[in-house]
Amino acid sequence: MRTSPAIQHDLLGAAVLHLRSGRAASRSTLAVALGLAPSTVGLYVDQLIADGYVDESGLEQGPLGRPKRRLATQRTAGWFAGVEFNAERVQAVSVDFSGQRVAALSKWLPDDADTRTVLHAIKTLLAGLEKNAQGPLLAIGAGAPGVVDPRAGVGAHYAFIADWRNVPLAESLRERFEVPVTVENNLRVIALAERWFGGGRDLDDYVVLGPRSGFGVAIVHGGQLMRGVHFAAGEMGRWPWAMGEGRPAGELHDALSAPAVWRKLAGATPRARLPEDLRVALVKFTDATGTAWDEIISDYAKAIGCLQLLFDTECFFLHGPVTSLGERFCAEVVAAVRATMPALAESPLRIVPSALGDDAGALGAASLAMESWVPAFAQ
Amino acid sequence: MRTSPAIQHDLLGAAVLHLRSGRAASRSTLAVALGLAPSTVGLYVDQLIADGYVDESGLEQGPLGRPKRRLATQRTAGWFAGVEFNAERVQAVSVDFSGQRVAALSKWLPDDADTRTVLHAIKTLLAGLEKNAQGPLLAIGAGAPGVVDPRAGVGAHYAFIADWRNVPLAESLRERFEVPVTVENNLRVIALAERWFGGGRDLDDYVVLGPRSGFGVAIVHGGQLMRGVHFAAGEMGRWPWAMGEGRPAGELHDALSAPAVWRKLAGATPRARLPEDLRVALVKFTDATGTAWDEIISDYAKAIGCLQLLFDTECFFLHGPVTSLGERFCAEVVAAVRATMPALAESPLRIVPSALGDDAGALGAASLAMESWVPAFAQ
DNA sequence: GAGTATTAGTGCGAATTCGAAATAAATGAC
DNA sequence: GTCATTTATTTCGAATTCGCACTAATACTC
Repeated sequence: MRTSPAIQHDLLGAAVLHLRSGRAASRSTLAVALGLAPSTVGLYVDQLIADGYVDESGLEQGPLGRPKRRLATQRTAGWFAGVEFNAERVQAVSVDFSGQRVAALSKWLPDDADTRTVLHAIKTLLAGLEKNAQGPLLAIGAGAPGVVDPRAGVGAHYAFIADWRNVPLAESLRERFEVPVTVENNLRVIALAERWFGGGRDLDDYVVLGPRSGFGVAIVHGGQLMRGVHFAAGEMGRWPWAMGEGRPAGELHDALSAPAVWRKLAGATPRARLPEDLRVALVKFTDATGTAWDEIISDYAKAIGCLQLLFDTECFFLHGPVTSLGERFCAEVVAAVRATMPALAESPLRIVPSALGDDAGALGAASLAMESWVPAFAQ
Repeated sequence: MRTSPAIQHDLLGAAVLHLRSGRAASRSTLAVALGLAPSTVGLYVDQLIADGYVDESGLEQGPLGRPKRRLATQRTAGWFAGVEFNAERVQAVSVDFSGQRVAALSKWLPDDADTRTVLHAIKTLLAGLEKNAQGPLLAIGAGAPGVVDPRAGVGAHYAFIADWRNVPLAESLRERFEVPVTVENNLRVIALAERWFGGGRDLDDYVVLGPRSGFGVAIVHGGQLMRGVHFAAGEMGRWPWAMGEGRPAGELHDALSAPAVWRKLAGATPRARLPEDLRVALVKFTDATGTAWDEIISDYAKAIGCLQLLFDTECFFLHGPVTSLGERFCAEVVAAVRATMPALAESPLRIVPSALGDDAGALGAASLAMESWVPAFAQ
């Protein structure tokens, strides 16, 4: 019989994260992952089972020796909400305690959306998810565009939503839903999604490329998001960039953002909803691979090559609308990097189109909620 | 009377680091810095005093309350060696237990130096330092050029020393001197020097700019060196770079390396020892600020602006020969960044010429030794 | 099928670390 | 000078975590 129940709540939270992510699935692997003695982990696991957060679901036989008793997070112990937005729309997902996506909602914003409208839309979607959820809501994560101060839980500023300045997003949602709320930048939240739901599971160093209306990157180094002192890291879109023949100078997002790519591929189309542009572009692309295509490849190659030289990272994940150009696009960019940058000729460069869909941001926000959660004080 | 002496050696090491760096100078501040209970820290400090690593050196009165009992590392408890080299010369310094630089030695290498010669020179210098040192040698740090694998303690490769490939540097020195040896890349070691001896004392995020024969950067993020998956992060010199009017393309180091800068400033001089070039350049520079100067400023501005957009770091430290261009150079670069890059117009950008001298690398290597040290098992 | 090897998990005394109260050493008010 | 106030450090019992021996559960060998 166990002596005393331990009540180190942050360690309980860390244990749950390891189990949920699959990095550990038994007492013994958990002990290694957490760096604790097996006997201590036994105590913690007892506590988690007693509180209904974890379940024993069977045995797992290794090549030799006593099989592991498989541990899994209890699906119904509660759920997490993730919400992500930009000037155009709000998306929200719910994720159960075991980390499975359960439901999703989204809502287009009017063209003149201001801070008030946006906050209202966020709350409406979250309330909608709450209606059909089972178990208690445990935490909320939010991915906001522009500069975000995660420490204060504040959206500092964003140009494309009227009066979006120092918005106390976390506080506002915490008041309404009475659970912990964590806030992070849009694109950085996608990097979390990649870790929890995408190809970044086992990676500690990777870079997310986010060509949308601008061009940003999210950098993960040593398993940690790189935010920058003023929460403004990754603003690569503002790099000076030599444009084509005619115009001598500009900024990188003028050449590499999603609209810029569509414009080049499909001819000059006015700013419109992206999905339509996308279809047009794809038609043209499958037929011809002209100079526009080559120019895009070489621009991306140059940008990614620069990043690789600087970060020497394991993998690049391509996100956003441009992802629809697919594996072929990525492969050609890799080839172009190797061909044009001598220092990277032999580089084991990996660029992959994200396997996450349209709601990567919301999923990432939910990941934020999962990562922040620790079991409440159990009486 | 204290109950039992605690023997958690890595924590003792961490405590010494805090005391040596000045981040903590009493039991109470140490407790905060280490995140331990005051009572626990008391135990550790007793142990460190008993072992002769730490001394009580007086009182420090705050505005109110009982004064702190000032703790300091014992100067004579032993010493650390740092050695750094490139194809041209080897430099070594000794640092006492309190982190004060004691002595330095250096040695020019012959033009045809190979791995054997270099290793021999390193050992000779270290032996020379050993002769005049007081107390036992505790650890050695080494800064090696090119790609270095710190985990294995191996110099992977470097083009400018014959047969420098997979050199087991750490093992070789450990055999000869019988103390722990830590190895790291040249420029990253300079970043450590900046933290221990320079302007990086209180910074967790900064970038070291190292224009020497090439152009590399060392990135510190969250107090941690950024190495990259293949230990090749920071190779910015290989960025594609648009050159002047005539030549359309090249690499960044063709424009920004120290030789390139001198060539532009002083006219085409053949590759020679830098200090001479430097003097020539300085004479020209104080007289005229022509197009060559402007070109250098704008190139540096562009490169640093790109880094700032990506990292959003606190400070850039300029190292190497170019440092001699001084405050004025840095100030002009800052101005140029603000003027030419709209996104950084308001940026609190800081670029400072390193205050460390010529042996920054060796000092950084000694820092590596200091950081790696933990008290040996005390009977 | 008993014995051996191997890995997983538990029990329990020992070691470490904590927390809260006690003590120490200063300042300032009266 | 005495006393309240503030901050630093220590004391000491309590809580946590560890280490190690032990038990458990499997495969393989003979």
